[in-house]
Parts: sequence; C-alpha cells; structure tokens
Amino acid sequence: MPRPGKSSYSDQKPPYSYISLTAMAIQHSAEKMLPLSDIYKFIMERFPYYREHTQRWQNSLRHNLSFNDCFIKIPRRPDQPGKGSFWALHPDCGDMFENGSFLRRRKRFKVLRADHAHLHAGSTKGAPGAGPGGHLHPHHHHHPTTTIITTLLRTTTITTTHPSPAAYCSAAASAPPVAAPAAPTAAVAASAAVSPGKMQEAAAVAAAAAASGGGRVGSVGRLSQFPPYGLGSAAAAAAAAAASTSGFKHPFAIENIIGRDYKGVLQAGGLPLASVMHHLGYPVPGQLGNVVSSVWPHVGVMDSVAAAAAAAAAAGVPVGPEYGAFGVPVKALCHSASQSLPAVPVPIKPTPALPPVSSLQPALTVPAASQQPPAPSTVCSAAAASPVASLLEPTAPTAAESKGSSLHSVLVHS
DNA sequence: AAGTGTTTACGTTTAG
DNA sequence: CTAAACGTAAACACTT
Repeated sequence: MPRPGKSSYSDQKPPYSYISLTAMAIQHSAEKMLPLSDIYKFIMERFPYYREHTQRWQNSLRHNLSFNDCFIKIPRRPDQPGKGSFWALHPDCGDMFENGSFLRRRKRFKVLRADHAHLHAGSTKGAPGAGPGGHLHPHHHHHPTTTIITTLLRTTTITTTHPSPAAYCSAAASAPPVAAPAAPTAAVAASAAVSPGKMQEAAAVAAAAAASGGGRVGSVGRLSQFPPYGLGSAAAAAAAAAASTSGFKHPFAIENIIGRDYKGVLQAGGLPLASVMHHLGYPVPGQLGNVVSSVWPHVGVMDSVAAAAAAAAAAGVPVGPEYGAFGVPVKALCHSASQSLPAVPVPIKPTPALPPVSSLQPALTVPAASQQPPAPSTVCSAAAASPVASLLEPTAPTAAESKGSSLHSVLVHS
C-alpha cells in the first residue's frame, strides 16, 4: 500500500527538520546564502508537503533562523532591492548532523560569546537550550566531542557599507565593493554590526573563515564528512573536485543530505539507504545506490561531482586533522592553487531568480568564467596563513569592517 | 499592510 | 526517565 510508486509524497512530511531544510536551501544556492523568501521557495518547490499551511511552517522556519546560531544573517547591499536579509550557514556548523539524522541533531550548534563582560546577563533570555548567559553547557564529559565554539571577543560596530556577499571578499581581497560574491561567511563579517546578537560572533567567525580561504569551500568550514583537504589520493581528488567545482559539498548540501544514509532510519538495521528511503517514499539519490531518482524536483539530484564526493565520503575519508587551532581548516579552505581563477567580479547578488543549479554546473575544469559565475571565493584567498591574524589585521581596506572585532575560536572538549 | 526578525512559551518527540 | 532538540503559536518590533 504505501507503495510510494508515485503517489504524492506531498502528504508525507519529509524526514528533515526545518534546520535541515533551511540548510539545504542555503547550501544549494550558488552563493550559499538566500533571502527568506527563496528559502521558502526552495522548500516548497521540492517538498510538496510544504505547499500547504505555509503560515504555520514558515513561522516556524523563521523562528529557527533567528533562534539557531547556525544561521547567520547577512544584510543586503543598499542597491539590492528586496526585503529582509540573506541567510547563510555559520561556518562552523558543519557537523551539526554528524549523527546522520537530519531530523534531530545530537547537539544544537551554539555560538559561545565570551564577550559579555557585563553580561551577567543571566537574567535575560538565554536560549532555552543554552543556559542563560549564553554558555553552552557541556554536560557530557564522556565523549570528547570536540566542539568548536567560537567566541567573539569584542565586537565592533562596524558599519557596513557593502554588506553583500561580495563584501566579504572585498574585505579580504580589497576588491571593489562589487567584487564577486563570496562566501557568505565573510560577508557577515562585513556586516557584522548591523545587528547585535549571535550575528556578531557569526560575523567574526565568518570573517575568519573567509580570510582563511573564503570561497565556496570556505563558506562553511569544518566539515566532518568531506574533509576538504588532506584526504588520501582518490578521495582527495574527488573531494577537491567537488569543492572547486560545484561548490563544496557541505554536509547540508542537498546532495549529501539526501544522498547520505538516512540513519534515522537505518541506524538500527543498516539497510541500504536506498531501500529505506524508498520505503519512506522518498526519492533515492545516489550515494550508495546510485539511483538518482527525481521524483522530487531537485532533491536527490546528484551531479557527478557530488557523487564523487559522496564516494569519497563513503570510502571513509578520515576526518581531516588539518583543522587549525581555531576551528578553521587551516588550509583546507584555501584553494589557493587549485583555483585562483580570476574571479569575475560579478554581480554581487544575482537576482533571486538565480539559477542555482546551473551555476553549479560550471565546471569542474574551467573556472573561467562564463558570465555570472560567482567565483568569488577565490578572491578571498588573500590571507591564507593565519585566519585570525588576517582577521585582525585586515588584509586590507575595508578595514573598517573588522576593525576592533576580534574573533576567537576555541576548541572545547565537552 | 505585508514581509521579516526576535523572543517567549509550551507541548511533543527522541537521544542517551 | 530526563534533558535537549524540535515544532508551533503568538506577541511584538522593524523595514520595505
């Protein structure tokens, strides 16, 4: 009966939390950042279930965006029309779903803000999850789950002039305001001041990440399943390809999410993901199964590159030990060599109607630029060496932006 | 006014 | 079983 044949999956709720869905949307975008409305679209397009009760779930989604530190807000540039800001993933939230379940994270990604000097604030609303004062409580002395906590010491009030994605890079590369759109990560940095709260830390972190290598790969640091760098042989190649090509495959990349084993279900048994997914009536992309089905619009579409990456992951690539002391993959994020493409200074923000998919297409080989390729990242290679350092001493110009804000990422074993 | 963002509050589900 | 993660509702404040 539950023959998923082709009946609509619409009546079934996708096995993903709002956080997962949102992350997918963002990750799927060419610039790794999307305005709220586009996030809605993304979800509605591929998950019929969400074509209804929009009022309800969208409110929830918004709540999640604001409430979770894994999402960072990036303001629009003045010349970019539209409502609301762009949303991106926090660079360090990469392994939120390391447990394999996209329904529930093992632990909520929380940014620690050390700053709070006067923040005895306990008083206020700390996230329910995190105690007041914003300190995350480790309560699990068991596994040394090394969590990266980004601490922001002193955030400045930066006045961001060009908040757009591009900005990020511009900051690092000293490129003109309209440089290529880069990893949102950096962007945040540029726009940090705009709003207080988690954003600030995020901004700082982002800046660091961006500075350290920026770019697609850098958009979200610290991936646990796709060590961007330092893998062995083939795997490395695959990963590299994936990274430089269609944009690195963040764990949230739809390809990964859908393609990866759906542990929530498999966990116990270990059924091949394809079966399980199928059982659930979900299209089965192909990591293991290779069955790229496309019942759902784009869900599950896995391009060859992604597949390669998946393969690498499946192959059991070790999680790169090459993470710097600050949680930012030291060199992983920098593609210096691999892609020093002349980022085409392009549109900062392609219109919302951007063809995300197509933009991903570009090339595995040719960085070149056809036209509106956001190859921003590249530019940011600027300060590769030490992220933090670079952060502090702006490689450049837009000094204004990160002036005064010092980022501090700390590795914590909880 | 409608769309966005933030916050609270509280019920539900599930990992540990 | 408990605590944390998650989902939902709702009351604002802001911005376009």
